[in-house]
Amino acid sequence: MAVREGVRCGGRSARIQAEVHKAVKEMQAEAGRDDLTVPAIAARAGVTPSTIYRRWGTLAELLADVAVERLRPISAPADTGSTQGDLEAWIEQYVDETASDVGKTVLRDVFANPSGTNNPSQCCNFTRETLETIQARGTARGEPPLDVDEVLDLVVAPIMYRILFNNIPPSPEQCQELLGRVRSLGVKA
Amino acid sequence: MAVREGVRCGGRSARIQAEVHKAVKEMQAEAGRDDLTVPAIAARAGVTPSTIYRRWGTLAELLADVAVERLRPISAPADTGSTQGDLEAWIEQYVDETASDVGKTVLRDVFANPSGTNNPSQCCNFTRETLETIQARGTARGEPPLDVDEVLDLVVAPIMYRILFNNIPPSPEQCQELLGRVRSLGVKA
DNA sequence: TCGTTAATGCAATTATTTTGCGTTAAGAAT
DNA sequence: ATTCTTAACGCAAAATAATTGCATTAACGA
Repeated sequence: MAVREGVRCGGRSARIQAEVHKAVKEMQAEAGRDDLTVPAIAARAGVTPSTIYRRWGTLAELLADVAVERLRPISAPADTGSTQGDLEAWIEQYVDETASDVGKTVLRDVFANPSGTNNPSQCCNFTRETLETIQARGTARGEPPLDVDEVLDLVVAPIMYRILFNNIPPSPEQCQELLGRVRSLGVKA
Repeated sequence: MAVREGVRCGGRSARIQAEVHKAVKEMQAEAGRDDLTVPAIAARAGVTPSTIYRRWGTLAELLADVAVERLRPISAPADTGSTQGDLEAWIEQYVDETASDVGKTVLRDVFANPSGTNNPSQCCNFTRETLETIQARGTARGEPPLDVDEVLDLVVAPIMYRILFNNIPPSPEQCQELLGRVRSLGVKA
């Protein structure tokens, strides 16, 4: 990961990284593609395989790099006017994205990389940052402070567990029930 | 997975499967081994690589097969005389095993296999079965029925989330706190 | 005990990964 | 702007891994 922080990160290097990432995403979008190999990716990206091997080392590391990029939130969570509403809106999109085909592929790629033990923690940090944004908004409004760890334990973790292990995403009603357990939201719900 | 259920599952076939599994476990135990390749495994197991390719198809599938085998509980959870005690004892060992190096390797192998979408659900089933055993014991004792799904949501999911994403296993105190949230255990704790 | 054939071994073929070396171009210095 | 240094790339050869055809072995039913 963090390939962009090398010595030479602009111009051709950046262009190639973008091409390779694009190739990976396109090929993953083509359902039922079972030959996601480095040579195939290189061919689609218009690059020599050795370039990929030299920059990323392994297919697993390349996929993990792309995956973490895709997990990064593109925008701040919607501001609905209340912490409760912000959480509901965010969770709905979070479940949709994570339980989708690309979402599950991305998660798999993050975990599959043997070397990048820190990759999963990155995407956990994305979630935490989002929740902290919602929390900060709430406190600015004068709401009681949201306990981020509580939300992670009571809402995010069960959602992730069901998607990862049961392969069945929770329904909106179930999400609502999970949210109802968060005490720092107040008893009304 | 479920390689043992083929037409010819005894004798030489079983011996080879055992040898290959043993080789994988041994090589994974050797810390810092980064060349866990099919030819290397085959050599250690005294088998031709093509045998492994023919039986398992892919390194990822072989690793997932070994991993699921290792996730299967070897024995029923300890009987401490109370549901609360059973859960505490089981969780302690569950965290230890899952957060260990082999535990994390095993989890990674389960998720890394692109074809076996059902492998994760298998190890979730192991957990569920264990909890149902504890529940059945409790009801036989006349205790109020333990809500297995509640334990999965409130205890197992957060533990797994921390191990997978934070790479930090919960402390015994934190586990105790998680257990305290399970209402079907009764308010005393 | 025999016959059938699934599972394995071996070896040739094909694909992927690694590596040496010349070339290109990014970024620093002038 | 121009030059210099060298990181990053392309190409091709070499090494390694994955696939496949065919012969052999042995599991299991008859």
